[in-house]
Amino acid sequence: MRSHYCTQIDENDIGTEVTLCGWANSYRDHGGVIFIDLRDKSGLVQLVCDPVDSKEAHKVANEIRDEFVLIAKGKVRARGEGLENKNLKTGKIEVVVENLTVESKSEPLPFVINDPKVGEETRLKYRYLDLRKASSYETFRLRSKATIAARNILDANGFLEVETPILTKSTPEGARDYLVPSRVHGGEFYALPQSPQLFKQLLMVGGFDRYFQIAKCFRDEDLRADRQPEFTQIDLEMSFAGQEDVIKVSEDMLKAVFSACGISINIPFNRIPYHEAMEKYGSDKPDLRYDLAMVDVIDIFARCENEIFSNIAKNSHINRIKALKVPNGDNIFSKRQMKGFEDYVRKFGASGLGYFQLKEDGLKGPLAKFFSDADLEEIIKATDLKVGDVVFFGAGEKKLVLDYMGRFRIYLAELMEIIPDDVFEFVWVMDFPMFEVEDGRVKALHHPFTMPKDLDKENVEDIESIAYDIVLNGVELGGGSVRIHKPDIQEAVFKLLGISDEEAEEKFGFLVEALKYGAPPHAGLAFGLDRLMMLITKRSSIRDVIAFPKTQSAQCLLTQAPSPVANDQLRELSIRVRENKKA
RNA sequence: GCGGCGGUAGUUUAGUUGGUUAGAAUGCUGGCCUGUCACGCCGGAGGUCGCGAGUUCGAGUCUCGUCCGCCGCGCCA
Repeated sequence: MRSHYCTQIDENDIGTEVTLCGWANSYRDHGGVIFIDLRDKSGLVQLVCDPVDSKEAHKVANEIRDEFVLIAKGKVRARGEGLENKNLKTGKIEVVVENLTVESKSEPLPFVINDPKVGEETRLKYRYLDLRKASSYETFRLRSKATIAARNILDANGFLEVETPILTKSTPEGARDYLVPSRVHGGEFYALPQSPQLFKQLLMVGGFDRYFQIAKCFRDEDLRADRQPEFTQIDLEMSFAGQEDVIKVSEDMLKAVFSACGISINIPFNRIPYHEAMEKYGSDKPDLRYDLAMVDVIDIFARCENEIFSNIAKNSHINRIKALKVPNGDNIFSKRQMKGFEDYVRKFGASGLGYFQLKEDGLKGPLAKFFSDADLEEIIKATDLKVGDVVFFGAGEKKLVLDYMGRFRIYLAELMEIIPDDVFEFVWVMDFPMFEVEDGRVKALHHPFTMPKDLDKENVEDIESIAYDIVLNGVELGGGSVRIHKPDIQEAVFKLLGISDEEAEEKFGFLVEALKYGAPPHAGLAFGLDRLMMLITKRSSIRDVIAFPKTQSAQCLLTQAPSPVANDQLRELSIRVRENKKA
């Protein structure tokens, strides 16, 4: 239909006959001449409808309103002296319309496209209108470029793109499943995959050697700004490969993806062991765009005269006393703010938050009287304090202290606005523990198919795994591991997880059996594509990079899904709804 | 499941101590206008104050419940 996109024409096309298609972005009727800004995916160009040029076109133009769909034929003309619009890419020219067709009319819109003040709720209800704005198009253009770049580089590296089932087996070990009732097998259910994990391992057993997939995954858990119930992973797996092979491929892929989005990044990325990340930053996904690392001061506190602290310090295996230095904090924060910090950490289970300020005449603060002068000096040395600095202390059970001090670190960085927003700080977090014990229950930190380094440790929590996460600016971008390819190790891990033989057989029997028929050593990784695009496009919400996202209560404002279904439909599926809360 | 914030014309919002006809901008609409580009000028329409109950002579305003949206906690092998 069209000869050009709106912004494809410029001064070189003056005198050329063009046909343009798009939407009326705005119209300005001067009684005689009518101006229309025509918009397509490329941008805007001004149409001029003058009765002198075409009475017919001017008559049609008279009826046009915002967002009518138009096909305009006309000649490109230079704008007169002083009539240029510098804000428009096509501001030096205009199209004199000779023939104008209204292809679709439009009701007045529920909101003005591109108005930054319009709330998200309204925009999501009419998502197709919100997508008309230039920034939306740019977001999804980049997303497309990114996935194509990922496909190309993985293809070039010998990876095979394979689709795995969307209707699959429920494995409620991890997140809650979305269930799909079976009509043919009344009372039985498929589940939507939380990830293609088991199938990609089976593809390795199948000899495909290298697999990838841009895979939709589903988890029925509560939403967050960076979490949707359905999301996309770039999922990959390699045979006869280990951690270093996966890391190399991943770094190459990320470099290609960022490059496709016009961003240059440096590889290889830094690495940090899990335990170091936890001890220094209180997080397994540390944001390393800023410092604020924690220092261990439990030895110094062991000698203090405050019983609370010295008692905590007695058991340095299960407890921690961490110092977090804030350079110049004494001059940045008011007394009132310092008090507020304690309230902040209390929300995460802290019983208090100690602090010292280094003044001209030494360390000051409520705790100072419990320490000898020598130990005060030790604190200054351990945390490398300068006059004007503040140092905060968290003390208590290890996991608790690391958690709330880690959150406090982020809270402070945001408050002080020291986080650069133009930096991409990647880090591999390495050597994750295999297990974690919660309320006496042993859980897999990654998943039960992760290769442990050594199962013969006395304490299961000391068993490490060959697992690695890729973290970007404090966001978990992806995670992977070397997988178990030997049935006896897999069975041993199930046993440690407290999964009985019968249960393991029922849930994962097909995997264990597959491992018995010659499984190659294999390893892989999965990236969260949505989060990746969120970071690349610098958005604060994952919804911005998903074409049709759901709200925090997992509803689609556009389609009103989920919604009740007719009884006939339920009967066919052998389902009876117990109660209808919403009716 | 829990905590915080919010819901008033189509949209973005103002609304004082509970008190006259809920105000503005923008959008919409009618008219005028041949060089605008957020066009301009004159006029007009448009409100279940999220919903339901309660207190009160009187509720947008106070109380309770409920729904929806956002942020977070739990949850997310």
